[in-house]
Amino acid sequence: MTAKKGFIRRTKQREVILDVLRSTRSHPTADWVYQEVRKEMPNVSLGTIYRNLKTLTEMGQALELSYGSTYSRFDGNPENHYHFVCEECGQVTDLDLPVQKQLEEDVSDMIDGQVSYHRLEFYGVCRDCLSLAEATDHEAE
Amino acid sequence: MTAKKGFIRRTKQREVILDVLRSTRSHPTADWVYQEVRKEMPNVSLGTIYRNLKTLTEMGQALELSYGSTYSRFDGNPENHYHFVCEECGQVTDLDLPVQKQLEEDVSDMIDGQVSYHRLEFYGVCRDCLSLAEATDHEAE
DNA sequence: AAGGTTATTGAAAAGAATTATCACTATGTC
DNA sequence: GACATAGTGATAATTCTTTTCAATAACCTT
Ligand SMILES: [Mn+2]
Ligand SMILES: [Mn+2]
Ligand SMILES: [Zn+2]
Ligand SMILES: [Zn+2]
Repeated sequence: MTAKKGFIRRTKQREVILDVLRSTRSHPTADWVYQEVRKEMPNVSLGTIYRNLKTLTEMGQALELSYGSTYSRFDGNPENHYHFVCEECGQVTDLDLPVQKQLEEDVSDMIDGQVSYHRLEFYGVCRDCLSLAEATDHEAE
Repeated sequence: MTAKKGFIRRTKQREVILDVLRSTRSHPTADWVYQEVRKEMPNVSLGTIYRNLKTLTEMGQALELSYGSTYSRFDGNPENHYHFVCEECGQVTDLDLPVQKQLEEDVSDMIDGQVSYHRLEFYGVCRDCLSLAEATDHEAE
């Protein structure tokens, strides 16, 4: 037992990845991060992106948001907060709603288990996509 | 415009799939549904399972819940309700919490868009996995 | 500062879940 | 019953993500 656990080294790659993640509010996909990081480190590998996004998430410096059965999006703001997802364009936006932390206690009592976090997400159509739909309707007339 | 939209036929396959979905509270994966349906229809194809789970979801007879970046789980109860997900064993359980429908209005005002539904999920360790961990701890002593 | 250990990398292959394709089948309509 | 076409089974293709592994480089010990 007590296997000697490896420590975490600081690497240039992870640093750039975190910078990129923090530079946007777009909740980017791994691939978007990859493209951005390549501008600074052309030889970085996609595997490294995935590896580090995972590491950062585990270190509590990022959040991973998974949607649909397709790709994950990442968030450079590790504080819990809620999101709105546009089902038309896929855009993910932060919501300025109070985080109901006490719900976690309610639930942990309810299930007699341990709750470590919760996610609240709203789905629908964003303003931009709504007005786009309107415009198209007018055209059709 | 007004493209003549196809109608939806009733098929034996979809019927069995919905039955299977309604027969469990386990929030099964597509593959689990597949295995169950095969017991009754050995020649059913996995593609048919996916196709119909999607159709049922679109028809409002099922819910699709996506977790992690891997697989989706499905829910034969299409009424909105909240879930707890055990990060150890993957078990998904229904929570008996009141659904805060009015939050959707708050958000739609906030973003000036249209909200069609919301999801609230809690993550942590379930009771079973907790007691299992305890047992393991004792062993280690 | 040099050397040693091993976490991390880049490149590529493998994996896993889901979707697309297409000839054939069967549902619903007339 | 005949027709039109939505749905099926079988399989290939996609897509996102993880794994592999030799080479590299971060960090600790001298
Ligand atoms: Mn966010
Ligand atoms: Mn449920
Ligand atoms: Zn949109
Ligand atoms: Zn569990």
